[in-house]
Amino acid sequence: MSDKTARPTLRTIAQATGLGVSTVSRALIDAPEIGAKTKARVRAVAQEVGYRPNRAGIRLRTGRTNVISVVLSTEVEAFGLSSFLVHGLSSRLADTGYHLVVTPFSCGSDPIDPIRYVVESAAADGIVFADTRPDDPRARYLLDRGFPFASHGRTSHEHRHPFVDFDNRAFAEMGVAQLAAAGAQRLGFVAPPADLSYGVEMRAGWEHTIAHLGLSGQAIGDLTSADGMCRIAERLTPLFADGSLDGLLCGSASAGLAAAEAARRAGRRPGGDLQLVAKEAHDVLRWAVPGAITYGENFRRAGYDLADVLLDHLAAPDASPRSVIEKPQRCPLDWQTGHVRA
Amino acid sequence: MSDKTARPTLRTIAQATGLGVSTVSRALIDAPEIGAKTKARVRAVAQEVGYRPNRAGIRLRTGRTNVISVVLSTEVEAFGLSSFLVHGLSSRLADTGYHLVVTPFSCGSDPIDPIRYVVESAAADGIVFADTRPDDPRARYLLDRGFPFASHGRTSHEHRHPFVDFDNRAFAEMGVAQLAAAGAQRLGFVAPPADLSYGVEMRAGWEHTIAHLGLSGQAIGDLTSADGMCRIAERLTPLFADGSLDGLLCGSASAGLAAAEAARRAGRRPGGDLQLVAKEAHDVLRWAVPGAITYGENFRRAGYDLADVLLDHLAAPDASPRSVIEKPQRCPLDWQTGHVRA
DNA sequence: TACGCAATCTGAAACGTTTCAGGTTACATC
DNA sequence: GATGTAACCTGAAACGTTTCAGATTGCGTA
Repeated sequence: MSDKTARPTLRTIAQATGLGVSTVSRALIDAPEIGAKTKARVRAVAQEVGYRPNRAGIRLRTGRTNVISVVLSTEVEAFGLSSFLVHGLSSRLADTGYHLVVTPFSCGSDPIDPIRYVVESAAADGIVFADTRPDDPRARYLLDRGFPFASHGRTSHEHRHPFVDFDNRAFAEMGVAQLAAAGAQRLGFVAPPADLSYGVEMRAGWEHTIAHLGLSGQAIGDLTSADGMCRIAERLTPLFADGSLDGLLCGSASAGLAAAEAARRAGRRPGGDLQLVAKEAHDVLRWAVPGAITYGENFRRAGYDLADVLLDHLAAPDASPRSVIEKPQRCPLDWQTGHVRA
Repeated sequence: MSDKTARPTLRTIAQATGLGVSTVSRALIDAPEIGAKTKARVRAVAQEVGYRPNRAGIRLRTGRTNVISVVLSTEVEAFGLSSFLVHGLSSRLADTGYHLVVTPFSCGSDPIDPIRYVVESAAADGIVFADTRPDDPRARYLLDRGFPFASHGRTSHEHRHPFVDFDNRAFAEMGVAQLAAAGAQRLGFVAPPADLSYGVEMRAGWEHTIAHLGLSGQAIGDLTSADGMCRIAERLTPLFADGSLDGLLCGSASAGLAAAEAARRAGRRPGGDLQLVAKEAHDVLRWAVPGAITYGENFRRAGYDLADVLLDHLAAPDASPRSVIEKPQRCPLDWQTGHVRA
């Protein structure tokens, strides 16, 4: 009667044990009204026949999808940072029964479209997105309908939803202090986009510390994307050459690379007559620009934490949402000491 | 009667139009036995009420999941290449109704485990995986049970399944020829792992061209992972310093970075008294090592193509599977010319 | 003996979809 | 007027799960 090719279901186990389907279901869920012996027997048979619950059945019945959706821009970002985010997310989700689905959105369209799609088609139990703005429409939309999510980056509603962020303000503060300590007098800042939360934070840290230490500093603009690297290098070269800048805070690793190229062209040596501070999200910069002072931002950890705070929120929707803010950690100057991060 | 908060279903449309549920279903699928007028009416109402088919219902009924699963190692790979793969996959899948789920596997465990999980729990209609070996157990497993998949990298069964690959053999051949043309006499090769298909291919290209051009060449080992960068640099430095190597073929971007560091320490200048050839999968190398000769491997495109060949295979399982082999493309030497790739 | 009660177990219904086997028209043909 | 047939539509069943409202048993107690 039982087909060799058919997947085992609750009914398979029920027939094998002589129990009812609902009993088997309750037993596998470890419900209190099922006897210990029965549970053991059911579990044994389930194991033996290789039972795997049918997600579609569960999903249809309960409405829960057991899916977390991460919404990513399909644009080619400079260094593939979202890879680390995705890895971190999936490593946290690995043994939870949750699947991770990647929902893309193309830059041309409204970033809220994929979010709306997930919500309207109930495609996931929770959403993760990145690159927040202070007043983020996606966060507003999701908060309005009470749909669980976690953001990479803070928002002005950050107390109402879980989020994970790197402390970009502290990074800028520490970076400027570092530059000053290394003897730089005339500081520059390749600033990240001013409309994104992390840009706002980093600027605040920069401005505060510049003022606090009584230094002179000039911001160089918004050009931290790969497309802007040539422009950044061109912009910086004369400033390095004529000495109007002897220290630079870079808002991203790509800005750091561009600055290194400018230094090369201007005949300056990072770590010598020019001080460079940059964030780095992988080990490239340490190799590519030996004299640079770098702080690690761990995107993989961020992904892990995003999944973690989101799972907490799903388990206890009424508890006040948890958030994680990663403090900047100084990477060793000398590449030979190897990796800083796990 | 109709609840404002409830999602519209086929029944909602059936009641609104006065038709039967099955008629509505057939109409939306554009079945031939439904009249044109009825179809139009159904579609209009569906649109109006914001109907979205319930994936769980479809999946339960049909057994099709409308999911493609990409199986990724959770290890931190040097430069986040899988990000590009994922982006490419999801951009191809965007308007197809397929969702992309990321299934991780930790390096400690058997790489076939997540594959087995997907197959046994019928979690997807097709699988994508990478880093193939010539006789790949995952490919064998999937072929044995007739489960559709596409691999990034060739296998010894490559005529029996769709795959996408970069022509690593051609890369090595072109690279060695380039090195020779640039005047290098004593060539070295930082070789990728010999057990992976791309390593085998690249080695074959290297050996063939070395022999064909009558050059002397030495392979430096398997050390292309981020962990090995320090070791590669240490190994190369004396060889560069004493001139026993004046040209180097690098199997990866990270090997290229390590070689650049070794060149720095040995007082050699890439593009001058030392020739460097490397693959690069993003723009880092061009910035980090100005004098290097690089060939672009487009992982984003590879992801797109992987989804493409897999979709074809799903649509016509009996047709002979399609594959795509990307030819190496020389990146412009001068970074100022900007991007080569789309 | 009858009763109450806790401990276990059970069948039926429902989630939303597609498929199957028919049912109802309208209309042309005999 | 009866019959055949094409065109269009329909209800019931099924996919695998959980939940709900009981059913059955065993057992201690009145």
